Amino acid sequence: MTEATRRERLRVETERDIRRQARALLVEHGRDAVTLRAIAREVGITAPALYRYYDSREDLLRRLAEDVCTDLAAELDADLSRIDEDDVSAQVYAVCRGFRRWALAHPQEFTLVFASTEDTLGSCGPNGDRSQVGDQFGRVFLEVAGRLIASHPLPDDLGDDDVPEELHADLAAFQQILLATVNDRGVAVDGTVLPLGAVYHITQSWVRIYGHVALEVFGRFPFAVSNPEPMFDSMLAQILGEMGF
Amino acid sequence: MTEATRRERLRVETERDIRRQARALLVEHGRDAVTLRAIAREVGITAPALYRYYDSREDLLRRLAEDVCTDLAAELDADLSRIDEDDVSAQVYAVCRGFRRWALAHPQEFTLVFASTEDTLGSCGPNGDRSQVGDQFGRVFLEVAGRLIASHPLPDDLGDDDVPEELHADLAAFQQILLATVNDRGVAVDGTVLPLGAVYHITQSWVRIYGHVALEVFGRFPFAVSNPEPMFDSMLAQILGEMGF
DNA sequence: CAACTACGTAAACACCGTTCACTGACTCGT
DNA sequence: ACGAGTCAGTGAACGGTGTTTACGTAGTTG
Repeated sequence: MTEATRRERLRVETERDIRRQARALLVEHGRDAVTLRAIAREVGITAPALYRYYDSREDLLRRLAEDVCTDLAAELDADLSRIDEDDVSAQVYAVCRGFRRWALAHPQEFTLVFASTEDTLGSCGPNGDRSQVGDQFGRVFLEVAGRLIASHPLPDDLGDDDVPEELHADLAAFQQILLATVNDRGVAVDGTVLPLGAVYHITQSWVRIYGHVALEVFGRFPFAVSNPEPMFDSMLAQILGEMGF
Repeated sequence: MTEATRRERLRVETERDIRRQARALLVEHGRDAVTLRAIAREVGITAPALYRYYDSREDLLRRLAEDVCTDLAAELDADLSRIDEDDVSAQVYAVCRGFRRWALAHPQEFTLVFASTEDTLGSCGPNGDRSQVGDQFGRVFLEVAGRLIASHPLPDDLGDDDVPEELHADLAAFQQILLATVNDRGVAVDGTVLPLGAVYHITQSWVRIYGHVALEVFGRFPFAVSNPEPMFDSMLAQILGEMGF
């Protein structure tokens, strides 16, 4: 049956335990409380044993961040699956609201993944591959952005006119990624349906969505917002409106 | 001459020393490196002595955050003073660019002040007075927003139409603060010149500016942006354009 | 000059990350 | 089946941390 040896089975089980307890500490008491000794105490082993699984506390936190991303992506996927496949607008709403709700419900995890300097969290491989941490979440983001593009003729007013020249190269690279995502969904499109202006607009939308969520999580709005939800929704409506919805 | 007694003079000097060394540790090695013992070592005293000045490490970090805000505000004020008083557009550019430049140059300080959960940084007094930390910075933000309003007839397309009802009360409160700021500058205005739609737009502008800066500091753009500066400037141009500049 | 205030200290406690030598159970080739 | 090898886990140790406590002592004040 099980190919794995007993030792290997025990190892993966212990590792799962470690991650689960570390996650609980993060959620309940914040990053600083994610202590090797505290984790070990919860799991029922001693702190040095953790070095059989991770190079250091930082390494563990890095993996934890990846887990968080994976779970967030799964949650957003679940939200997405409950929406009519043809209603792209509702899909965007679902994912964005899901992201906001998740961030507010898990501020510590949000802070770890979305508000940590790169050198703190590392994740910068030798070949300069950035944002490994956000990979899973990036997948969902791309997924939705891809659906949005594939299933909707973009309005003409998203011309490439006011896109700064210096961004053309970067945006073109992102455009290729987006198009590849769309094509992976079985929809054949080319660059003509996704002008750089639209790519730029998607990026700007991420800036606004992230900005609102982070400001809300960190409580840094310029005035007390007693009910930020309609503000978020209204922003989403405006973003979608600018894309022709 | 000096009203203060010798002890008092020594005390303020020591406190200044503590803050300076703590600040240096924060800038150079990050929040976790701001250690009572490390500070004490640099200052030339022992760790428990710090408890004569602060209730705890958290308390010290809170005060440090206020210092950071004050310095940021001073820096932005300096930037502002170099701009033609009548050129509001240039003033907005100066402050926003200054904010971005400061954040990129001082990521640890930015993280402490603008990306810390409120319970981590506290600053929530008993009477629920939030965002004490950002007060000084908020002053500058309000200052510029006030100038922007006072010196420029806002376009009509910033109607209150698409402002969610639920936000009216909060926005009205912010509107009063903005108007008070403007009036403090000697310009008499009333609510007619600053519709809620404009207040809303100012808030949305903060969302975008903050979002961009934070994404850049934390490296969480959906793709590698080799040169984010034109992106930021183009965003500012769009924000100003929407306000009729 | 005596009484008092308060800054700073040393010692101690309970934590922390990390290293190291070591044990003992599991695995595998013969 | 058994010996050799692997490796998860341990306990002790080192140097670091925040914080409390009792205490000395310099500065202040009557």
